[in-house]
Amino acid sequence: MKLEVQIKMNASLYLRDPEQSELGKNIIKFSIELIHKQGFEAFTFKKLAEAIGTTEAGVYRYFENKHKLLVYIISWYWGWLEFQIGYQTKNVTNPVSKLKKVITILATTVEDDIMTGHVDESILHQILISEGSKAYLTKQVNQDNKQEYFKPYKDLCNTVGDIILECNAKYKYPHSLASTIVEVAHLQNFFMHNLPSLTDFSKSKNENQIIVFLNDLVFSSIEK
Amino acid sequence: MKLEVQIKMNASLYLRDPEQSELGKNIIKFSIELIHKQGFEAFTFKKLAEAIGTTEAGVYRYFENKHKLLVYIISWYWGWLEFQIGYQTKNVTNPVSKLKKVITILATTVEDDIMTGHVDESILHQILISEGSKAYLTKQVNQDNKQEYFKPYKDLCNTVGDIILECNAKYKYPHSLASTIVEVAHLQNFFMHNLPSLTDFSKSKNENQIIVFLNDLVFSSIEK
DNA sequence: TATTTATGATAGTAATACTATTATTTAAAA
DNA sequence: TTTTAAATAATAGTATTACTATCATAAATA
Repeated sequence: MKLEVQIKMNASLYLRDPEQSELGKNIIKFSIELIHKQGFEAFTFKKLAEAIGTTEAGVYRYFENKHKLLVYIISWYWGWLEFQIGYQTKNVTNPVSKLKKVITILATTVEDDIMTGHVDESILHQILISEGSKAYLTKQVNQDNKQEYFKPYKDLCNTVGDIILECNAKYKYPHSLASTIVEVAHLQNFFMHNLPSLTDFSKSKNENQIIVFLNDLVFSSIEK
Repeated sequence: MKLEVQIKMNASLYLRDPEQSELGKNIIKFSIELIHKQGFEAFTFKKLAEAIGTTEAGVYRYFENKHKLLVYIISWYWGWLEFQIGYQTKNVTNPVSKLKKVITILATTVEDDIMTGHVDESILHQILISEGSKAYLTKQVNQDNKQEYFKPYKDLCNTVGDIILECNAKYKYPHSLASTIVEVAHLQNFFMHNLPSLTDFSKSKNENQIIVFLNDLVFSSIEK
């Protein structure tokens, strides 16, 4: 028996559960590929259908529109990251080490996880960096939020916030610092590769520098 | 004579300079209104033309596409912010006070500046929060960057970076910290209003709290 | 007054974002 | 094993978007 990590998804994101069929899994697999290659704006259900070898209508049976598909994919990754954090910090008792580990996970391009067959996590990480904020930077953010579309993201930030409080129970902004860590990890990565003068890592383009920067930023604040 | 602040814009953003005609000024004015009301995704040149009382073709004579128009609007605001920072910190000699002032400017909804006739800065601030990152989170970011579309943004970050170094010449990440301040100021504002559990300001929804958070974050790091 | 230039009005095209219909295949239930 | 239901493929069609092109007219300039 092959071990599989199953991320439980919000059922109102899809019309038919993509995990339950070959076509569904292909929709996820190829949309990740296409969004990564062409960017979310240029991504269409028609192109996706062609890539899979099905028809547009076929895709529409699974997802109402490309926005929900994006939210699905991104939610999946937040869920997977949450699992990674839980798994990789399981035996870490020192909260400072734990938080450092979390920052490393958030800021590092992961290797493809063999436990999730049809998904390439390293590409998902790239998508999160470039397209992640488009999931919530919309006019429907409040409706989407009511439908719990951002729960995996909020859960993850909450987990990070709790670890921050473990480091310093008196720190006043655990939630804001948590969301800042997550977002800045991605933003600095994007800037490093695309608008390098907005970072101090333009020469090396090394992700580890983002980790060092974030560690400095975070622990200066909470250990003050 | 009425005093007017003129922000010099990158000419390759437009086909015809919108500052030079009534129609052009209306394109800017109404696109700000429409993007704010409907969001960038739902914003079209047809709707814009209808709002102005001109035709689609009329708008296309000024801007190639809505992406360039968005970049134009956002660049204008970065330019205006840079001017504000220069103006409001002119006589501030203490770099710490200067940086605090800058953080306040970045994190606060400005009042409509009477010096810029057809532009409402408080709405622009909202657009920056919700749509700002869409200007660079695209597949064409490298081309756009080569055309200097992001120069006003980079200049502003540079200014902030310089002030950081004035505070502490030995601080290692002035560029990254500068872009972090700018982005986090907007992100925390968006979260506070739309995904409040990602912040610690959900009760008050008061922008001043973002300032306090950022001051704490920034000065812990650079005064360490 | 002649001429350039900006605008308005209208038309048209390819692509996008869907919905609907019917036939066919596949899988589950009887 | 047959019946039946469910999923998919194939095709068509619509409204909207993102443009381009053409021509007439009004306003500004030479």
